[in-house]
This record gives sequence, C-alpha cells and structure tokens, in this order.
Amino acid sequence: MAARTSGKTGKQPTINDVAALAGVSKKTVSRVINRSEFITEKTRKAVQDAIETLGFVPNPQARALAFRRNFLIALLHDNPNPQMVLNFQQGVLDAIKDSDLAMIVRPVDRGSDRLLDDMRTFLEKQRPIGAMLLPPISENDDLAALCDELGVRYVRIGSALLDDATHCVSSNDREVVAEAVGKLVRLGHRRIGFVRGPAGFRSAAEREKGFHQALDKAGLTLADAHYAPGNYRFAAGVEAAEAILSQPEPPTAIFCSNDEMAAGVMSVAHGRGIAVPGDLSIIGFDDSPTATHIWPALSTVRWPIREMGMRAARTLVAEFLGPEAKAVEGESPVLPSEFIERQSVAAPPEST
Amino acid sequence: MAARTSGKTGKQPTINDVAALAGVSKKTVSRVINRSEFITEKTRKAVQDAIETLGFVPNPQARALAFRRNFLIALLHDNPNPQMVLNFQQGVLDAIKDSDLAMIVRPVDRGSDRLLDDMRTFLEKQRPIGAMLLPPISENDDLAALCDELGVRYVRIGSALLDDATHCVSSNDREVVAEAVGKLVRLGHRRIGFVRGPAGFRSAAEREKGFHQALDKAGLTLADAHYAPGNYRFAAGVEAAEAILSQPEPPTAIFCSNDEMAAGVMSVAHGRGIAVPGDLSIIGFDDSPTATHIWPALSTVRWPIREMGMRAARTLVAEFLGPEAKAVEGESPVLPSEFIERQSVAAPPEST
DNA sequence: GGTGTAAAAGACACCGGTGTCAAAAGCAAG
DNA sequence: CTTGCTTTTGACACCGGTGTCTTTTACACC
Repeated sequence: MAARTSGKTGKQPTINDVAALAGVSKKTVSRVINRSEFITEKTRKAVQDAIETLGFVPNPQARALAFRRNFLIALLHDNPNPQMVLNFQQGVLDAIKDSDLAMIVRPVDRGSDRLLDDMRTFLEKQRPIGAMLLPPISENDDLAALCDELGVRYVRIGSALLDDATHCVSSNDREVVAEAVGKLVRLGHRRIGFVRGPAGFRSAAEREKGFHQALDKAGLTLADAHYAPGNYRFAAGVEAAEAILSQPEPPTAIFCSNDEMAAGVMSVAHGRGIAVPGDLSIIGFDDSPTATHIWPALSTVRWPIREMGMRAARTLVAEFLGPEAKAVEGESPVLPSEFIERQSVAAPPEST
Repeated sequence: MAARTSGKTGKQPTINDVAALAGVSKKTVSRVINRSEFITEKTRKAVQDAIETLGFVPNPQARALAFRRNFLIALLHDNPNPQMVLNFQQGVLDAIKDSDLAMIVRPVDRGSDRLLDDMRTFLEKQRPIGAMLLPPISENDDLAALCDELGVRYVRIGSALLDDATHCVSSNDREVVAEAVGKLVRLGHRRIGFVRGPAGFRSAAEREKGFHQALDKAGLTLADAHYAPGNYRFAAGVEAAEAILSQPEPPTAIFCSNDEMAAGVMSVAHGRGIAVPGDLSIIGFDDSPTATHIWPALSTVRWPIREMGMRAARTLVAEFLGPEAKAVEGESPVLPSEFIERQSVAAPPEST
C-alpha cells in the first residue's frame, strides 16, 4: 500500500537512506525494524514514517548475513501426490504470511544414493532455520540426524508419530481407516480385500493396522487371496485387482491404501464388467484429485494436509522465536483425517 | 564427496579459513570460486585443495549481498494442474543443478486484487535474478511489466508465443490439437463436439484454433449444440457433457480443452450408459495423472512441460551469464507437444 | 542547581563475500 | 642488469544489515 514515490527507479532504499531521512542512526532504524523495546514512541514514529515514505524493505540477504541465519524454511519432499505437496505448501504459506520468513521448496529423489550428500549440500548452502520433511522421506531417520548435525530444526510429517511432538506433525490415519472399513462392515460386507502400500512405509503400516483393527472388531479375517501388496502406483492397483478379482470367491469390497491404486482397481473392475459399487465397493486414501475425477467418485480419506503444513510451519516459527513457543506448545501434533463418502461404496450384492 | 573432516561441528568454514590454509588472500580465493581467468594453475590448485580439505561452501547470502543480486530464480504459478507444476520444477532443477542458482517457488492467487502488490513485495524482497511465469498467470501483461520495472528477467510459459523469444517458452499446441482432431476425422467421426477452456486464456484460444483448423480442413463444421464453454474444472466438463449429450443428435466424439474436463465428460457418459469409446470418443489435453487413472485411459496431448522448465531456466541462466547466452540463442523457444493415443478413442458406432 | 541512575541513541566493528585499484611478480626486449 | 609491459595477487573499502559497548539524554531526587 505504501506509496512508492521513490524517484530513482531500480534502486532500493537502504537502511541508511531511512536513517538519513529520519535523522537518526542506522542502528536505531534497525531497532525499529526488529521491534526493540528501548525506543521512544516519538523516534519510532519518525522512523516508521521514513520507512513508509521511502517504501523501504530490509534486504533479507544482509539480515541473514548479520544474523548468521537465513530466514527460510525448507520444504523437502519426494511425494507421489503433487496435489498434496501443493496443498501443504499453501498451508505453510498461510502460516508464514505475516512473518519475515520465506519458504524454499526442494524436491528430492529418495531413490538416489546421493540423497544424503545432496541434502547436506542443500542445507549447508541455504542454511534454513528449519526443514519440513514430507512423507515418505519424513521416515528417513538419517535425514533427521543430518538436520540435527547441521543445526537445522525439522518437522517430520507422518501418518503416525515418528518422533516427539516438537519434531513431528501427524494425523490419526489408523482410526479413520478403521472407521471407513467399519462402515463397509456395517453395510454388510464380509469379504473385504486389502491392497497394501509399499513395505517400509509407516503410512502403509498405519493404514494396514487400521484395516485389521476394524476387521478384528467385527470378527472378520482377511483371506490371503484378498490381500495384495502395492507401491502406491496405479499399475500396482491394476495388478492387485487382476489377482484379487480372479479368485473364485472375490471380495465384495476392497480397501486400497491410496487413491491411485484404488483407481487401478476400479479400472480393472470396469474392464471386467464388474459394477462399482453394485458388485464391488472401493475405498481409497488421500482424497487426491483423481478421487473425484474417476467414475464413480471414490470414497476416500482426506488428509488434513494444508492444516499440517500450517502446523509444521508454525512449529518451526515458534521454535525459532523461542519464548513465544507457547503459542503452539499446548496443541496436539495430531491432526484429524476425515472419511469422505462418495459413490464407490454401497451394500454388497447379496447379504451373506 | 569431499571428506568432511572439519573438527569444529556446527561452524562453517569461511573464505578466510580457506585463504589462511592456502596461504593466499581471500580475494584470490574469491577469484577461484568465481572462475576468474587471471589465476595461475598453481594457485588455483592450492586453493582448490584448501576448499576440499575444509569442505568450504560459499555463503550464498554474503555473495548475494556483495554481488547485489540473489542467486535465485523464482517460479511463479497459479496452476490448476499440480503435476504440471512439479514436472516443471523438476525441469528447472535439472537445468540449474550444476550452477550456483537455487529455485524459489511462489504460488500466487491470480484472483486476488492484491496480486501485483504481493508480487512486488515478493520480488523486492527476494530479488531473484529471474522469474518464470507459468500459465495462466504468464498471460498477465502487468506482471511482465512489473518484472521489467524491478529489473527482474522473466520467461513466460505459454501455449503460444506471448512475447519475443528471450521472454517466452511455448509449445505448438495448435498443430497438435489439429493433429489429434484430424485423427478423429480419419476414423470417420463427422459430429465432433468441443469443450472450450475459460475465456481470456491464451491456451484455450490456441486449442480452439487447432480444433477449427482440423474441422476446416475436413470440410466439417461445429454445431452450436455440440459446443460448450468451460473453466478447466471437472464440474465444467460434467455440465458441458450434460448439455451436449442431451441433444437429439449428439456428437460421436468430443474434444475437451483439458483432461480434467474430459474426465467430467467421461463421468457423465458412464452415468448415462454411453460406452466410451464405443459410442463416444473423448480426447483431453495435458496428459495429467488423471488421464491414466480414469477408465478407459484418456487419449490426450502431452505438454513437454519438464523440457519447458529446463528451457526456461536455461534461458534465464544464459541471460544472467551474459556472453554465454549463445548456448540457448539458436534454439527455438517452441517445444513440441505430443498426441498420446490411449483407449478413449475409436471409430464412431456407424459410419455415416 | 547538581547528582545519580536508567533509558535511549549512536559509533564502530563485523557478518562473508566482491569490486577497485595499486602493488608485486613474471617475462621479453634493450 | 635495467626497463617496460602484462599478468597475478593483495589491501582495503563496501554491500546492508546487526551486536557490543559507549555516550548522550531524560528524569527523579537531594
């Protein structure tokens, strides 16, 4: 809003210009910028006015240099779900909007054997005050250790608590999966299939636990033939469905550990003339755009991903600020996921 | 790879440490870092060794301050297609991998009336050497003007040339759409519907031109009843299909200006028991993940988005480097899109 | 009015690099 | 061995802020 009346185009005003105009020393201006308490209201006003008039914006590089820290928080991800990444980003931006901080995004390749070296270089170069690790790389303990070593605060985003509260933001996947599967049970489904996520992924394990929790509660069991491993990709869903739906007694419902695999399963069902949800109910996980783009629209679990982004960023900001950390302290690091019912679920064809 | 043998953990070595170890002045070290030509091989070697031993990484903030420019290129986007954004990012990262540059991502809200103010603040704060504007905000001329004013180089990404070659990277959408629609014609389709993108979008206009180009060539016309406007969202595809498919003589094929709307159309077709591609062929645009996740898999046009990211970044880097700009100079700023045939296209039910 | 004390403002070095220009070194020619 | 020129290197200021310590100012009290 500040009128940009500065005549000399292309030349940003510096703290010296402000100091000169306000008739104070640059240190005093610095004090105003940093909200120091030892400033009379009168001088503060004068400096503020000068800042407004010149349209002065402190040079972040100079501040970073003098403060010996960079006003940056890094977002590290290697996520198969772009929508999720962008939503998370949005949450982070919401959280840092009014602070001096900026976000820097760094996609990484979790398969690379240079992962740790790359990260080290990146972190040493950028020296962010903190880093946010999105799943699945949030599960990499070496990465967390690296952050510790380099003095970079970090927050791991996960489907379950991976660490203590100051280092972790997660959601209650297990409960919500159990709720979703419980819904299937209540509709009358007795043979429920399961497509798992990749081995070694906490998220996959959590969802599996939730699944079994619901089955146990209902006194049901998962037939080996109704189980398939997967890697969160569409093709894995296709393979899984090919196997599971070829059984003599196929399930009447399948829970897939993410939407992409659910889409694969649905695709196979369509190809074989199996009606969804008439003959087969399908549930996914993620609430990715795909979930609403396929037909019928997929019942799924929505991660509170934007909220998690906000929370993660606020945690870092709070830690950074120090004393004010109280603002976040009391809050639970577990944010609620939500079961979203769409059209891919119905009662089984005949009640057993 | 450099052995991190530094004993004092948490303290980065500075240029002074390197200078002391190599027995030269810090300026000489600076020359080596910046590949100055006036350095004897012998001193260069000595300095390089010192750098290796200490694991020295130049502080980017200090450099930015001294150079009066930030080694950052900004990616500005407000894109409905996250996959595209991430692919573009990947291309940019490929391009800057071996340079000193880093990428900073900034999602923007094109609807906001504070857009220009926000951008100004952002650019003034970050002072990137360049900015890349993804569609649809690449079509905002005010934004380009703002970059000019602030001395920030920019590259606009578009579906057609928006500007001169140094400010633009684009693809040949029109030709490829014509090719795709031509394919429909050759299969025997005579009634082909069209779902347009939002008004005011260059990309939408280009695709429309390509569509009509193919129709003209085949001596066909687009019936008003087979045309629908859209806004690139799934729901718009649904609406469009509801309208178009309710006609007494519906088209046997529909070209949709993006995949998301194509998914909407397909969803309606499924709901009405219209077989795809048996009764209705559908073509989309973008090759988004959705294209392969829906059933049947969608024929679509793939944007060379990753390559465009690389090209855009290389253009900025080249401009930044100055003389070396020749590396990019000769290359065409138009990258080829590609028609991808999947299962959503077939010959019309009865040959007219 | 003179003093003592705390609060406010300033002087100056410093963060870790680069630009400028002068000094030193290298080398060919005289 | 000088001289004169070019190539390399170094000293020092500077980029735009902040930390530390000192000086100045404001105000209460004697």
